[in-house]
Amino acid sequence: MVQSSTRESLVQRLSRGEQTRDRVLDVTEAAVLDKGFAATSIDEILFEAGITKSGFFYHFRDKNDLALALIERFRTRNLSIFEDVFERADELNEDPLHAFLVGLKLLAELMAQVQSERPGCLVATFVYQDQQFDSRVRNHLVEMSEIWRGQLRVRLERIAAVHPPRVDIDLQDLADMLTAIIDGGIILSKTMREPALLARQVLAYRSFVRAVFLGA
Amino acid sequence: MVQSSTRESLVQRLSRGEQTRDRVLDVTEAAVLDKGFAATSIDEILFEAGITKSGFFYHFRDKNDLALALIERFRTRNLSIFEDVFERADELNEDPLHAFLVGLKLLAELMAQVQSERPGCLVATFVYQDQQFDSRVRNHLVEMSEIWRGQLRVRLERIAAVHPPRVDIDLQDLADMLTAIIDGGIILSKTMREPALLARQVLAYRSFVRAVFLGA
DNA sequence: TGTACATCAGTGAACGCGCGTTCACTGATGTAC
DNA sequence: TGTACATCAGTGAACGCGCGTTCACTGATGTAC
Repeated sequence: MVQSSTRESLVQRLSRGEQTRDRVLDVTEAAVLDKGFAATSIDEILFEAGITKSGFFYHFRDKNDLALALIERFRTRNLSIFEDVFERADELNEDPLHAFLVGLKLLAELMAQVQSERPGCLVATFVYQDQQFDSRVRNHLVEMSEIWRGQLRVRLERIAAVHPPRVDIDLQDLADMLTAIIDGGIILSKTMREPALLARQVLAYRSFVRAVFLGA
Repeated sequence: MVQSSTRESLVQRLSRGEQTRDRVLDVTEAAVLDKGFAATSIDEILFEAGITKSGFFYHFRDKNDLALALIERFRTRNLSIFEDVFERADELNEDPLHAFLVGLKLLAELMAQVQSERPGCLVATFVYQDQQFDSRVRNHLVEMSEIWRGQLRVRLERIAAVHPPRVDIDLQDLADMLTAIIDGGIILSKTMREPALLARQVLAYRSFVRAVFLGA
């Protein structure tokens, strides 16, 4: 699987300090997805990560800096994971539509796994708590969304050039729909404690894309 | 508009104490959607609501009780608003599909307004912070989602009985898709600071429903 | 190869402020007779 | 109609604990000569 193999290969190259820092971020991420950022105390992070308070402040200037590091890592990781998935799909297919449909299948599988391991998406948590942080945190969220939206839009335009859409829908809206379905699917999945629900939603979106470009 | 007229008529009948309580909940809701629950201090709520700390503790046993009251109110309000919208649509249409399509249009308008006034959905915030509260808070979220999911599902089954689906999709998935699109659409809307985005997503979902039951 | 120094990756103890919570008290309104 | 009492809807001051943050110090590793 993409994520873990990438992570492992990275861990190999990390210095002792970087490993500690990464462990702190792992622990924080899990806690933040469960209780939110403000309700996650530094003491608790220390306990989980097995370091002292001063060790923590060696790596992070203050708590806001921790938030910043968290979404910086999230942004980098997530964008590269999504790129990986769709690039792999591209390699297997000539036609942009079929490549996208294969990519969505891979994405559904990926989501199913991630969701069962650690349900939640940092974008959702942070966007609902962004007033606690300085503007840099918010900027990361916005930039990340913009990049992802842009990539999807380009992909859909390439498809539309080959397969004229049969449903009257704006391509940016169709692109945004995937983002919405993922974030919203995670929430519903999390609420109902049904990890599979998210993957099913991605596949439902896939059906829609198919209907748009190939007809019902 | 449904929400404000309902609220006004209610306010008329509220006693002084109930009005204060409601004002506290209004203030809390707005703050929670911006920064999360833990980061919203009682002091801050007092200031916004114009009461003293002891006044607050007259109405709420503790902070957890405030959270509980908040989602209880949210649950009641939201379910009745959604029912209103679709019942109004039912009155105007014989055919269940056309009634649903009209309902989705009304819903899109409603969402556009709500989103520009106070962007956010309490389900999303709370589900990402539920470990801070006792289980009653979470139960409200689950029950609320179940009722809403069930209603949508019944509606889609009634449609499918008249208009056989032309796209291979599970009806519960199609029902859940609306929930996902609303919650996810709110997140994207909030991130990009584009209130209109949410309404567009609801309309995109509407296009999909149309394609499923009427063909592309 | 050994020594001197710098940087890395922390430790341990203390601090002070803000937070949620409590408690004794109170004026205004409602109800019984 | 007036009085006694109860409930409603709060006030004001105090408390103590947990939280984020600071600061002086330290052993291990890396680098220059």
